[in-house]
Amino acid sequence: MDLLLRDTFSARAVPVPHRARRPLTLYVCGPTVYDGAHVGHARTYLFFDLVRRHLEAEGIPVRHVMNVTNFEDKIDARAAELGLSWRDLALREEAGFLRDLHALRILPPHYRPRASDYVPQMTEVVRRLAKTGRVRRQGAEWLYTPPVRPRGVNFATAADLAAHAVREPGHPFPLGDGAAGEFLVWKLQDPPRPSWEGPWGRGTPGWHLECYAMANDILGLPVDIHGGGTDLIFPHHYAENEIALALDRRPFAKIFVHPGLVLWDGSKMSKSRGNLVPLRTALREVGPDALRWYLLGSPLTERFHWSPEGLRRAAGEWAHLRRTLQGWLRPGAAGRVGRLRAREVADGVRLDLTADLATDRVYDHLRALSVAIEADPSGHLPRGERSATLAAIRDVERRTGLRIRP
RNA sequence: GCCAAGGUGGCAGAAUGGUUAAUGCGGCGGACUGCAGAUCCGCUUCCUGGGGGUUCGAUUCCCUCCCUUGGCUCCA
Repeated sequence: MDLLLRDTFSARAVPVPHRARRPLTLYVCGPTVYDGAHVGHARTYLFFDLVRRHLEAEGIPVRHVMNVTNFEDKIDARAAELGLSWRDLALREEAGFLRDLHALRILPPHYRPRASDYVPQMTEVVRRLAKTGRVRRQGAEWLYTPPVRPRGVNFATAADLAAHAVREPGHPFPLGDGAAGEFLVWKLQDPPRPSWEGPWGRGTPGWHLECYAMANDILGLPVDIHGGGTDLIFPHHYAENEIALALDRRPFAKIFVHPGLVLWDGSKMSKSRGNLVPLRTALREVGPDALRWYLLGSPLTERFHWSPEGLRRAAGEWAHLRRTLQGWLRPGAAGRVGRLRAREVADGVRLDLTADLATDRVYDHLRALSVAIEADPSGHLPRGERSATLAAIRDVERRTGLRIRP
C-alpha cells in the first residue's frame, strides 16, 4: 500500500513514489556536528525513521542517506574555544550524536557521508555553477544568484523574497547587500580552518553544495524523498533545489517533507536561545520507549510543544500501557480479548501510518487494546492464539520502533 | 513587511455537514493494601479563537478579522 506523506512543496499529502525492483531513495539533511543532539533533532530523525520502517515493513527497499556536516564556521569557533582541530571536534561530536540517535532506536542510515570526504564533488559543483555565468565575486566570497522563477518552481519563499525585498529599518530582511536568494558557493580560507584547493584559490565550498554533491553521487538525482526540519526550507532546501534546477533542469527531489520543530516555552528549541533539552538527558530520564511515545504523540508534521510535565505524563502512560500489554501476553488462562483484537490493532496501526504517518491515531489503537484488556477480568491470551497475537504485536513494534515485549 | 504552518476541555489529541464533540493523560473520590507503590472501579459540569455567510443542520464548507509559531542567509 502506498505511503502518503505531506509534501511541503505542494502542501498536500501525496503518495510516495517508488518503482518495482528499484529501492526508494531517501536523503535526510543531517546535523552540523559541533554539539550534541537535542530532542528537536530526535523528533526530526524519528520522523524519517518511521518513514523508513513503514516502507520496509511494506516490502519496499530503501536507500537512506544522512549526511554529516563536519566543517563549518560554528565548528571552527567551537574547536578554537576548546583548543581542538576542527576534524577532531567534529569526529567526537559526530560519535556522540550518532550514539544518542541509536539509543533512541533510530535505524542507522545506509550511508552517512561526511562533508570533508566530498570536497572534490563539491568543487566540481562549484565549477559547473560558475559556467552558468551567475556567480559573482564579492571580496573573498563567490556567490550564486538564482534566476527569478515563476511561482511554484521553487519554494514560494524565494519568489516572494525576491518580489517583496524591501529594506526597512527594524526588519531583518534583507541582511546582506546581495539579491534575494543569493547563496555562497566558495569562500577563500586558510588553515587551520578547513580549506582545499579550488577554482579561485584555497578555500572552502558553500554549505548548500554539500547535499547536492552527496545526493547526486550516492543516490542520483532527483531523490524520491528529501527532507529535514522546517527551519531548513529556506535557505538550505531552496538553494539545493536551485542548484539542481540550474545544473540538471529538474528539482532536487520528487517530494520534500519537513517534520515540525520542537518548541519549548513558546519558541523554537535552539542553542542560541538556551532552551534545549539534550537527547541524552531525556533518554536518561525516561528511556527510549517512553521518549518515543511522547514525541510520536502529536502529528509529526506539526510543531511539538515540549514540556517536562508532558514528558512525565507520557512516560507514566507508556509504563502503564506496556505493563498491561505485557501481562496480557504472558502465557495463562483464556480471555475474551484474543487474536482478532490484536490483529485489528496491528491493521489499524498500519493504516494510520500509511495515511501520512498519523502516529497520534496509532495511539488510539494501542489505548483501545489496553482498555479492552483491562475490562476483561481474566485478561490473558487463549493458548492457541498466542503466536498470531505475538506476530501482530511484533508488527506494531517493527513499524513504530516501540518495544512492547520484555 | 512578505511567505508558510497552526488555533478543539487543565494537557495531548480524534471526529471534516447530522443524535448529549471520541480516547488517553492529569485531577478528584473509592476498592485493594500493615503503609506505600502497582492495579481496578466511579466521577471529571464548563472546550471547537472572534464575527459574518451557505445550510433544515457547521468543529467540518466560504469570506473576514484576531492570535500563536516558524522562515527571511548559523539552524533538525
